[in-house]
Amino acid sequence: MARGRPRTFDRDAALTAAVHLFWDRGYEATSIGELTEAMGIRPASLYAAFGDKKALFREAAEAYGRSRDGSFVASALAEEPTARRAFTRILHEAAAIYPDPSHPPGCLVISAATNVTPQDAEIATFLRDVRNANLERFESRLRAAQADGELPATADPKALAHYFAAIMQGMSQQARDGATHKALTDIADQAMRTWPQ
Amino acid sequence: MARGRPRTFDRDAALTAAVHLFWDRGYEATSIGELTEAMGIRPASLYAAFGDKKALFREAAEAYGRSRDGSFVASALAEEPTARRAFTRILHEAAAIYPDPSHPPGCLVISAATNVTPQDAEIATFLRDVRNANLERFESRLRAAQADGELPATADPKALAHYFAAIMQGMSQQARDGATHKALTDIADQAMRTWPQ
DNA sequence: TCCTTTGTTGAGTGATCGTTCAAGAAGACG
DNA sequence: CGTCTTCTTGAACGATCACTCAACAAAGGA
Repeated sequence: MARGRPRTFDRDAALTAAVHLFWDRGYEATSIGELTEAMGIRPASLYAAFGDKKALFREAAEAYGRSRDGSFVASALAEEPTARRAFTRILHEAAAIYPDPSHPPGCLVISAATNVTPQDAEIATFLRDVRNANLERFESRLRAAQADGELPATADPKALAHYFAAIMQGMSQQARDGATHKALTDIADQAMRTWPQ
Repeated sequence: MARGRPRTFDRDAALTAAVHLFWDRGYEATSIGELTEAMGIRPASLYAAFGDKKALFREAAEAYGRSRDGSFVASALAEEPTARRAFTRILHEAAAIYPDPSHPPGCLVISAATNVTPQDAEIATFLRDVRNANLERFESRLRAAQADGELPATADPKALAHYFAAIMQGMSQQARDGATHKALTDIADQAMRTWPQ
């Protein structure tokens, strides 16, 4: 097995470099030249290993989703016993992660494909679908909380899901605009004051 | 006065066309070719009338800010007698304007320069400065409300300003993701439930 | 009428974009 | 050892990008 000349670079490390570039600049504003330089390889190696730019971006988005910075939402939803604790944890972890200087600010899924040429519309659609899937995960968690009696019958799970998604998108953009950990924590605290009792 | 060959196109109408394109796609994803086609002119006429692409964008952003869709925030802050009424109106007007199908979804200032090449960083900075100026306008209005006794002394004007700005940024992005007027109104209503009493 | 000024036109500038190709290199297999 | 397969290298592809130039056109002023 493993015939042919072996790859001379670390594929995972190269993918991580691509994640950081796409995260920082977005899909179209990141050129193949910048990618190859950051990944330490030549264009032909990139195309042999990852396909084309769109396939590389999709793989980068998936790697981001598996990383701690991209999976904290799913973890909180799965691990916390109540919806209230889950959303409190989600917003506070977002407030800590989004402005963390060890990586680009904000969320890749939210901000990496907002300005896109028609020929790259599929990339925008790809991330939009991820966002809308997260929205539905929020709603179903809140619907379960309502069935459990944690949320009152008067609460509107879909409206609350949109609300928390909007909070996270706003926090991501403000992190990209330079907001601090404290400023984002204040937003999270303020946002949780609306929790239906 | 008015010497030389007169302009054969309506400068304001051309600028409006540019506003809509930049609003829809963002700065870099809008090419000069698309602009000249939408504006009904040739490249040389565009450069003679507006300078270069960056100057055209800046002028388009200013025109957007003067339009009803871009000035409703300032109007509400100036016209409403209380801060609470001002922010209620702002969020509900955003919920109505952002998804309005008669123009591109969301807010140009929020979404037109999020993914940008280093060589166009000044455009991203330009819009970021507008957003941060709006943030300060929010804060000073809330600070005035606190001085008037409308807001309790325990309230944090800066934190509330960040909070409302985040709500609007989230609403803009969700409008671009296809959220309806009703979904955005639900967000606005939920957001106003946190108003300190 | 002729000159000056400004706008329009169509063609074309160099730079950069994503992508590919031919040639050589490095391993496994017979 | 040779052969097959895969990867790397350096150069190049056509397309598109923002932008400009030379020639012509349309107005006012003298």
